Amino acid sequence: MAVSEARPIKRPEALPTEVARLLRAAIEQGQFRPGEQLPTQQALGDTYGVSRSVIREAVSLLKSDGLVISQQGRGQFVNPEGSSVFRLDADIEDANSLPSLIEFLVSVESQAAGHAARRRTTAQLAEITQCLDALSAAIANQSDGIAEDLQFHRAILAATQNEYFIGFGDFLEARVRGLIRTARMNTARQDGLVYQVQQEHEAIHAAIAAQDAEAAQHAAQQHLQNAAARLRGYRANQTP
Amino acid sequence: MAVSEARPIKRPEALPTEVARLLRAAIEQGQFRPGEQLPTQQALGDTYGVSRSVIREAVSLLKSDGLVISQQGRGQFVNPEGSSVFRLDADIEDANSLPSLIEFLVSVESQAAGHAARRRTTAQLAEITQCLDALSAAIANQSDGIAEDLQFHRAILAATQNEYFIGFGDFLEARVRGLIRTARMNTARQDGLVYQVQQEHEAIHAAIAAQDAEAAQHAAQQHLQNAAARLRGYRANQTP
DNA sequence: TCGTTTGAACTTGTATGATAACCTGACACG
DNA sequence: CGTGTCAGGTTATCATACAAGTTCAAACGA
Repeated sequence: MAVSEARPIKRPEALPTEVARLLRAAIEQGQFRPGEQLPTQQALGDTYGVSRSVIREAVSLLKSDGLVISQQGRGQFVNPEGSSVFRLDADIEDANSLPSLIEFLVSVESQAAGHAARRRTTAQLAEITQCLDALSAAIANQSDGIAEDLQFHRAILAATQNEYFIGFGDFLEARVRGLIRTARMNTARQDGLVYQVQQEHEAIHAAIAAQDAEAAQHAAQQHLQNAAARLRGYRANQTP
Repeated sequence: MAVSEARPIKRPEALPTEVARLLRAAIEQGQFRPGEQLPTQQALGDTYGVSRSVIREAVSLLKSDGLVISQQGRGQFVNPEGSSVFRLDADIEDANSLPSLIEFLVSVESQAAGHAARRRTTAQLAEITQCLDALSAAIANQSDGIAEDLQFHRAILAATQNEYFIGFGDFLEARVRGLIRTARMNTARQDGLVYQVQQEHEAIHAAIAAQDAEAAQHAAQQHLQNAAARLRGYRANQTP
């Protein structure tokens, strides 16, 4: 067996990241209250024993998370509104959190399918239909159809006409679907699995075409749960 | 009427933010391909006409978004995996995106209620029950019950035993629910509205207690949609 | 007394140069 | 051919200086 675990070694965190972690912890533990002024960059540099540049980068990270606000000439403050951005770093590798992530993905996307069925324009339906056809063609051509599959799901998300579904689903798709696809390719290309998958796609499409939100939601949920099950089956075989 | 809109004036973006914006745009437009090496910090500083400090902070932001990877001694590269973090800055003030945000919130939380019903332990049910009782007590005491309301929904999220639902729901709760609550307080404290809300809460609780996922999902959806409707009604009156 | 102005002191933002840590590739050496 | 060494380039960090903005109180004038 080859050494497939030849991943780059994990480096120690850079200083600004580390300082940002400490500062964030201090804020979340209430060491600095919302709206309160933080120590000056100079002072922080002294307490942590690093230069002001490092402090600046660390604070800059917290600012981008909306946790801290700074004003030239005044100082730096804990955002009284609380963090205004949600940050999700999906660690696909972590086998423990993967089931939860997939469950979340299924929930969001099945709801999206429901909204899409309710709200899709005829143009959007045509778009989805076209994607489905492209997917069929890809299957007939023995190609992997990965790009087409992604496009199909994207088209459904677009039909929700909700920027949050589009953005969030897009992200989860990109992160999780890669896993599912490789699983599908490696398990069984020949034994009709692709046709089953395509049938699931067609069920979703039909429901959206009929503007049947309940059915669309259900079909999407079924499809994604099946995909997750296929992934689990593949993984179980890989790491005995 | 008081000047309640005493928000700090909008300043022009700081340099690092601006540079980060440009760099991100350049990457997303394919000007730098995934895996490709970016120009050196020195070179970037020259092209944008800013100092290396500014470039460093800008790149640091992109790094925290997982869009760029930098290695000491080697250079900076566009992350070939694509961005690994999802970033959502919910702009509550933007009236255009608010309906979409609420729809998203409803979708996620109603699904969460379903999972909670399916999976809650007896201890978690007890927790939820306790929150509901506390809410009743708050209503009887003429207190606003905001804290209790938040706790109630938090307890439901916790019962999903899914970190993503907990984290994401928590975030959306914190951002959106504030709006809904103020609306509720300002519209009608006397005309039995609080009792209707409490009945909706009780419906959710009952379904979770009965481990009826469908009913829980439905009750939560109903409750949140009603809340959104109440918010709309309030807003319509405010800004004629 | 009251309001205004002025300026010093402080804070964040930016620029600059230097040094340390690290990587790469070429070259000499065995 | 394999190996060690070294020069050059790159990022990481530090130190310092100055620019830009804020605060606050004292000085000033009516």
